[in-house]
Amino acid sequence: MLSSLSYAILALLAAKPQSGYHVARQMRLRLGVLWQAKHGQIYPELARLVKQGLVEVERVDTRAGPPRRVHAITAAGRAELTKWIVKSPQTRPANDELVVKAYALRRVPAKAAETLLREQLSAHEQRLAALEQLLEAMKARMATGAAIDSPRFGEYAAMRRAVGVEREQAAWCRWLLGEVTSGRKSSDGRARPTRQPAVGRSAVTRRR
Amino acid sequence: MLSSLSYAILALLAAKPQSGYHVARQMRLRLGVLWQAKHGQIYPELARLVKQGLVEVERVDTRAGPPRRVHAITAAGRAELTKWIVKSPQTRPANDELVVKAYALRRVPAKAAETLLREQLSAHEQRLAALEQLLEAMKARMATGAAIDSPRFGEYAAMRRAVGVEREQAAWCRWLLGEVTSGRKSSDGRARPTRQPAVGRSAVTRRR
DNA sequence: GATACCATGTAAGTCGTTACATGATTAT
DNA sequence: ATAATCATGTAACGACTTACATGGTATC
Repeated sequence: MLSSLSYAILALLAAKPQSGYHVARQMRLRLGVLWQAKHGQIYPELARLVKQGLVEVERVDTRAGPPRRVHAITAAGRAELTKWIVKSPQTRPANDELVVKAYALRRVPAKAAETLLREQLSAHEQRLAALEQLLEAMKARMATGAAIDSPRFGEYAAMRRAVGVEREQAAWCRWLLGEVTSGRKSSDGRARPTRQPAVGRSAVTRRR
Repeated sequence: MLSSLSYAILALLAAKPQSGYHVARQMRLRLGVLWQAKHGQIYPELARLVKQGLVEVERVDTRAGPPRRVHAITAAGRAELTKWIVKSPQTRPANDELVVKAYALRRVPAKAAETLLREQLSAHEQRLAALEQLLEAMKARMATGAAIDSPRFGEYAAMRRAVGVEREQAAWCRWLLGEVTSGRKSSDGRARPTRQPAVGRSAVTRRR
């Protein structure tokens, strides 16, 4: 049986034949919205896929440097991919260090906790702003009314998910920070406006 | 250096001395809100913590069955934990199979995609309902105005995060399902009411 | 001249799951 | 009796990261 990574690679190759390097780059760039993996894992995985006939390689010689190895999905690969897509996914534990830290947060001085949370909130808001910008750019690029039939729909859906995840993370951080700073009152997060803490440059960030 | 799992275990032992079995159970129960790990990883990790003096064991003999091994955090363990909490967390890739499936979803028949998404949405709504119920129970149990000083605050914060994550996941599934079913129109998710699909028993679920 | 990116691979080690192994207790 | 839960461990394997290794090209 194939690993989840294999299918992530197949999905990328189904969109466009490309080199291992480009697969790796897509998993870093765009903030790793689809799947994250390092080249140290990708190259061996690609080799396995080739050996199984789900992917084929073409050596493309460049006058400059070593020949690139462009990988393309085969008919068998496509079949395997579509078969996999409709099966219900195996969910994996999303173990988040920050949740553990929050769990034991009352054991550290309030000042230290505040610093940690401000820093986290700022980081998430910046990332969120970047993702939202990418999402807006995609919306603009996509023909209105294209939706699921557009070849860009996949990217768009993944980006939407990433934005949602980041938004939720930021919201939770903001709530936690409110609890820590205004402290000692109401654990509902809605009781007081909770003075929006001054964080990293991003005006785009707040919404919904 | 210690693993993230070590700190998750220390955080649990800081709240209350307990056996490896109980640590494992807390990571399954309550829907694994804090951290998820199997006993096959927990027992060796506990042994390592004991060897490093961060945790100590007490054999508690029961007239029934083998003696339980109750683990308690030491002063050194507490120090290590608080030192770790205030350091900024290392985020790990949250690779989600369903996002990959969504990325290539237009390659499968609409009917099959719909089935997959309905099933996923239902699962997430059920889990969300369960989490929301636990959260409400916690709110009730927590003294009003207790907030961060309450010994239950950690659990509460973790549960809030779990609810947020699940809510976002369900919302994304609902949007995707709308795109797939009502198809061929507007990729904004706000254009048409999108006829809330009939899913698993849960009246608590919808909000925001 | 140094840094960064293009481009591909392998090796060592850690993290995590699944399965093996054992044995008592409680509920159906 | 059969299954589930309590309770603790180990072994084998797979997933993933980090570092090693190499070498060309472009930019400051």
